[in-house]
Amino acid sequence: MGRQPCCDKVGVKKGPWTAEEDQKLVGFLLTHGHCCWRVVPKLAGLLRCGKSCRLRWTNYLRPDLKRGLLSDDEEQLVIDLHAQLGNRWSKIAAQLPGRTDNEIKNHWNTHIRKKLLRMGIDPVTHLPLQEPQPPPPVEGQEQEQQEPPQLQEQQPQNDGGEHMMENMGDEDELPMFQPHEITVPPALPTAATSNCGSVSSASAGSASVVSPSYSSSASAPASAASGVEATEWPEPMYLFGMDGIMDAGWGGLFPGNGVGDMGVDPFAGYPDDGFDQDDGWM
DNA sequence: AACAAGTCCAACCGCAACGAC
DNA sequence: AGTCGTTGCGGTTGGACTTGT
Repeated sequence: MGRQPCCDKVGVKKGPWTAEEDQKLVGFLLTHGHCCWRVVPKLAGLLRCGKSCRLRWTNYLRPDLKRGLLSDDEEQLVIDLHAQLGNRWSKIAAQLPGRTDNEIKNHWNTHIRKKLLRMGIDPVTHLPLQEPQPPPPVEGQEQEQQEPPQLQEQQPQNDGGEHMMENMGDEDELPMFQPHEITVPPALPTAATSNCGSVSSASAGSASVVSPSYSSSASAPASAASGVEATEWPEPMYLFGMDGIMDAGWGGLFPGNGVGDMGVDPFAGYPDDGFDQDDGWM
């Protein structure tokens, strides 16, 4: 059965998003939410495929995103989580409020990976690179590294490695974040942030999926939480002027606030009490 | 100042998973 | 039970930007 392409290839714009497109998308999502991503671009007047819209929103436009480099604590947490979860970026992102899987993945590939290599640690196995690299694996015999080994017994050889793994033993002590624990920056529109500022979308869907028995290093919570406290609107919001959105009736988007009667809470799906990943924000 | 090399990250692609029918 | 449609996820890429020569 041929899969239907996510979008018609003709007449669909690709490449970097413009401020105008961002504005359209945010404006639409804020006023209507989305019934399904496939129709979002049509209704929003965008020549994009739904998938592209979802990605843009998830990775860049969501109001609850933190921007900027990962803090040391966050980085450490990513390393710890990667040791446990492997390349399950969405699961890892679920532990870092305000961070997206894409962002973490990028940071891993550009920073952490190299850092670990420099420290003599295999970024895949998180084990020390003791010997010279083995000859290239024979085809089809690539090491089955689907599940990274548990690291309880790891003994990194150098200081860096030691630092890298220093928190591994404390995992059980990490409290999981609950949406209600995350504070909202006072400067932001309360309604908006109370819905969408609570958990990242990546986290949104996956947070509840992550094994409850799993919790990550002890070093992370404070910083992660504080990071969320510092959550700011992504730049594009400013670029096209949040005032405009506000003026256009931001406050009215959230009936619960009693400020308006749009009838739809664009962030109703944001998981403050269980977001269904598959249904999205229907 | 100009060019090359390296780095970074937003965005795309394709597959898998899941729910609805 | 099987098919179809939608979304989520992870890998990869392209181009803008930065740094070095």
